[in-house]
Amino acid sequence: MTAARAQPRVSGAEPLTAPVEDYLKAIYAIGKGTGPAATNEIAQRLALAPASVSGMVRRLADQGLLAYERYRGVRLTESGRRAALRTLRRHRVIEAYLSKALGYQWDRVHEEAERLEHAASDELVDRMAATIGEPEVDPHGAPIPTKDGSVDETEYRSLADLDVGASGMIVRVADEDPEMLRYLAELSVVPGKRITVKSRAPYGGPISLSIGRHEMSIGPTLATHVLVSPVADRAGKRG
Amino acid sequence: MTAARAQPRVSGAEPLTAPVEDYLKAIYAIGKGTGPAATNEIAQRLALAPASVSGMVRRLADQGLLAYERYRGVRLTESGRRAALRTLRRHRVIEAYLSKALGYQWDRVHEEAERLEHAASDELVDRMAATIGEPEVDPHGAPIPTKDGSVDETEYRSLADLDVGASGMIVRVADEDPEMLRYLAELSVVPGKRITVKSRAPYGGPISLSIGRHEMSIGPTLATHVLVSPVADRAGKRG
DNA sequence: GCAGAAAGTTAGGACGTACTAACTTATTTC
DNA sequence: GAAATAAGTTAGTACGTCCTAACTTTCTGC
Repeated sequence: MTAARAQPRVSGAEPLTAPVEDYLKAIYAIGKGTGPAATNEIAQRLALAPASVSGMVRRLADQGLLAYERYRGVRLTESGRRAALRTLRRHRVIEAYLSKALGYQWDRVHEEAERLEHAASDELVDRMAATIGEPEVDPHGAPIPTKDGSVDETEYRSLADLDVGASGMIVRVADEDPEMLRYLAELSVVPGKRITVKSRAPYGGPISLSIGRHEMSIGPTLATHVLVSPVADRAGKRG
Repeated sequence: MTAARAQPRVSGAEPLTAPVEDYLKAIYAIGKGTGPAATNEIAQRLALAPASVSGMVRRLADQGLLAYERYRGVRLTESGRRAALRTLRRHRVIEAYLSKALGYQWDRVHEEAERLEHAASDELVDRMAATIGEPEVDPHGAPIPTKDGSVDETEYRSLADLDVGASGMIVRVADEDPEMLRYLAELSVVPGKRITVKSRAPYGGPISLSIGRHEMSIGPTLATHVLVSPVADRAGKRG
């Protein structure tokens, strides 16, 4: 028998390129780790033409990172999921580090992490995490995957879904738009704050809120991005 | 007159790709900022085929980063030099930061910085520098260019050139090979140490040295990479 | 000053990633 | 269930970076 000639591209150890890591992250985000992702949605998230996604997705499937059936969308394989989580961990540890160790505002960390995540070694990321005390969430409250690839997948309710009169602890702001983040910070709508829904206008009208003695109201679109963990109010009811 | 159609690619603001930054750094290193660099030497430093360098160098010349004459080598333009120094600053600040803020050993910083230098923003680099007290040199003693693009260009003498009996302060180790760096650290041959040449064997033989009460001897090749600032010895003579 | 060696270049091709235009498949609507 | 629409794909092309092979220019040593 002759020796294997073209070694299979499935060894799993070759470092992934930055675009590949971005595809995997996007697919992970769309399918929440396990679900399917549509070509168009991937294209939209990455700001690419759908045709480009078709091509790339096929290559990633050939490499064993995706399960792909033409016209049927795409799903991460186990190895693809692991790779996505590795990148996600890098991204979020870097965000946390920039915020805690280097004084970055929370609206600036995403952009910087978006580039560094592809360049930082695992060792660097681990040292960063250790230096700031092994954080469990990034500055927006998103959970940081562990080194061995597990994540807290708790699904929180958004402020848009909380009943009138109910209270919750803000756990996460699920968006990276700097302007939105600055606006929310101005309103004190940041992870860790206890918030109460005072009223909700119909037909997509504003939602009135209170945080401590601050009162404010925000639109429903914005509210969808604010995730809360319901807490019992004084009467013992839950949101 | 009609308006300019193909706007010149000389605007100077487009971010450079990682390979381009690497070429500029290599050319800077070879020509010490202003001198000419030969195709083969660039190729060797970047571990590329000379033919690849020929091609790339032409593109960089078209972009106004290099002055290039076929068969005659290459030289940085002012804008190329500025770009090279920007990258060099990033690289060295990152090295210093990894070492001082994250506990990296000096033999590990280069590799990590080699990737991060292409991903870190100027703001990140400036924050890193500020956090560790605006260092003037990296962990190997190499001077860090300032934000406005000036560098200390002092040329130091190497240990191989120091007279027998002369002393010097080690200012820099001009190599990035991790094994060499670990070896030198073992011998306490690191920036800041005062070192004296005890003897030098002829025909490329070993050089005997003392640092404090430590005695050691190293080969001449290694000695070339250790740069020193001569200091007057007890008799007032200089090396 | 010429032959051989060294240095450098061009030609032609590959790979990864993107694009637009044109086409095909799937889904929705009546 | 057929037509209209939405979603997805293929074909063909471009760009940046790299390669090898073959060629040309420059340098060196006699």
